[in-house]
Order: sequence, then C-alpha cells, then structure tokens
Amino acid sequence: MSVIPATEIQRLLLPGARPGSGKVTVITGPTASGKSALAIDMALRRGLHIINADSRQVYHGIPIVTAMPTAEELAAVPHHLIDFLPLEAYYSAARFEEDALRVALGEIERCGEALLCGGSMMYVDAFCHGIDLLPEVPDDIRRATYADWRRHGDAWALDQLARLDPEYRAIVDPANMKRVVHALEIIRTSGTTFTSLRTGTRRHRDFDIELIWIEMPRELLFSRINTRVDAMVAAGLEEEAKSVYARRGLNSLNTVGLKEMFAWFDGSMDRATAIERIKKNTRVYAKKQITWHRRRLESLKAES
RNA sequence: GGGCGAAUACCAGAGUGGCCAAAUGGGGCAGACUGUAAAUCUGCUGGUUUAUACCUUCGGUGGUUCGAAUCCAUCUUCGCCCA
Repeated sequence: MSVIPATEIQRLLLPGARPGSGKVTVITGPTASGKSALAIDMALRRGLHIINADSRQVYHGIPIVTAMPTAEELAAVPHHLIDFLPLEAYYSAARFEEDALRVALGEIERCGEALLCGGSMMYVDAFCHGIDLLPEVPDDIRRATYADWRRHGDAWALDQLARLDPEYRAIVDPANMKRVVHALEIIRTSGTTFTSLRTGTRRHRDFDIELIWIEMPRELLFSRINTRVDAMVAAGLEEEAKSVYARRGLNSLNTVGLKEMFAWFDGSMDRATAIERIKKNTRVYAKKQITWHRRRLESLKAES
C-alpha cells in the first residue's frame, strides 16, 4: 500500500483563478508507479473520493488489464468515472473534462477538495486546463470519412485537407493519417476549418490544483511493470481477453495487454512472446507518459 | 583423425571486390501529439560537439589489389557429417 522508497513525489501547484474555491489534488505518473496506492491512502486519510483519470478504466469489463482497484479498495473508497461505460461507448478527453469537472466540483462542495488519479496524460491536462470545444462527430460522418479515406488513399485525404484547411494541412504530421482524417471529420461536421476551432486556449480553473507526479528510477519502474504483468496473467488476463475477443476491433480494446493476447489467440504469436510483448509495450507506454510530463513541465515553466 | 559449413554492429540476420558505417527485423534511446490518447505518428541507434566530411569496424594474423566485410593463406572458435 505504501509507495516504494527511491520514489520521488513531485508537487506542482497550479493556483486557481479564484482563491478559496477549493482544491483538487491530481495524482499522476507512469503506469505501475503506484498512483492508486497513493491515492487510496490519501483518500482514506482525508475522507475523499477518487475521480478516475484513466482512459481505459472508465470501461466496464476489463478490470485486470487496466489494473483497476480491487473490490476491497473500491469498497473502502468511493470511486467516480470508473467501470461505468460499455466497451463500445465513445469517450474522449473532452468528455472526460466535462465529467471530471462536474464530479470534482461536487466533491469540493461536499468536503472542500477533490482527488483525481490516473495516468492518461491527455485527460489529466484536459482536466487541468481544458480543451477546445469541438463539435462531436456523428457516427455517420465518422464512418463516411473513414470509408472515403480507405477508398481514395492518403494522398487524397491530404489533398482534401489542403483544400479545406490549408493552415492545418501545413502543420499536421502528414504521416499521421489518423489526425488528418480526424481533421476532415471535424471540418465536415462543423462546416468550418479545424484551425478556426483549435484555439489552444488554456482555461484557468477557479480551484487550486496540486499536481502530484510520481517520479521513479527507470530500472525500478520497469521491474515493477514486469511483476505487474506477471500478476495480471496470474489473475486471469487470458480469460479476460477471451471474454472480449469477439469485439477486438473496438477502440477500448486497442489496449496494451489485450492486443498482444488477441495476437496470440489469432495464432500470430505464441503465448510467451505475447506476455513479453505486453511487458515491452507497457514499458514503451510508461516512457511516453514520462515524455509527456517532461513536456508539460517545460510548458509550465515557459508560462510562468 | 578426415570432410564440409559458419564466424557481420546490443541481438537476429542480409551483403560475397568499389554505390558499405554496412539492408531488414528485434531490442534500446529520444521525440511529436486538442479529441476513442494504454491511441496514432516520427527520428536516432560505431566514433568525431555540425557534417553531401573524417576516423575505427564485419573472429585473429598475414597477403593479393588502385581499392576487401567480400579474394588467397593461416590460426582460433562453433556447428554438421564420415571415422
């Protein structure tokens, strides 16, 4: 339950726009760094609830891969935004911002502060300083845009974007077609350019935010990842993966720990390799989280 | 004891006279990122603070050649085959 020594807890205070509007503690860090344990400990001591900020723990049906808190932990500390969506549900950083903000304000009203915990850096940032309001793309437009791209190819999509939103075309990574197609979806939905909607303004919350980052030596973190993956397997990861295998195309299941299991079920990888891949991909994920946070620190420094 | 084959960068593995610091994959490292983000994408990976540049690499040593990872000799190690 307690955080491993050698671990460093970094605290960053983002002062609220209106002093006295309460405080939200945001616990984040790379995967397997002990965020949940720290949050539960803090919640118990202060009588808080925990607002989940993990993009996969929001879904119901995949508790093992997502390392969701145990039943006892959930019973001991009320959790929000966890285990509440069907796997086929659409969810996003923007929706999370809205949901988390609503719950956090409720918590502040209840006890003066709120506690958020999770490793989805984009979600955490969306909560801390917001994300532009974009229209939500209707399913039919999403499907049609995707189909057009599949039929006509990358060059066509890039050309469309150049025509409809040259400004965004100039800055988007032309190799990252997912972003190109998304821009087209937004343009089709909104009838205006993606650029005009993407203002990048950072909102300031009324409440204070204390951002807690768990910094852990790489070597220790990686060994914790390895033992955690083994523990997941022991806890029934395979059965869990099998139970959702039929729906493997869902975004919610495009998740480290499941996609490797699916590859094994498909026969493209043996079991031992799949488990090794899970460990490796989890390390890569942790590194991406660390990189994100590094950049976050730099931009915060530049801001002040 | 005899015959054959193999030795290449962190690993696997191409390359078989110049276009080779050496394909490709894995692993590692670094980065981008305003919407399904545990996603998606990118760069680097012998050394030299920059490099269309130089230096050191392809088991060891010695040769052949204007030029060798590539050819020859020999040594070492490892596989396989015959005794």
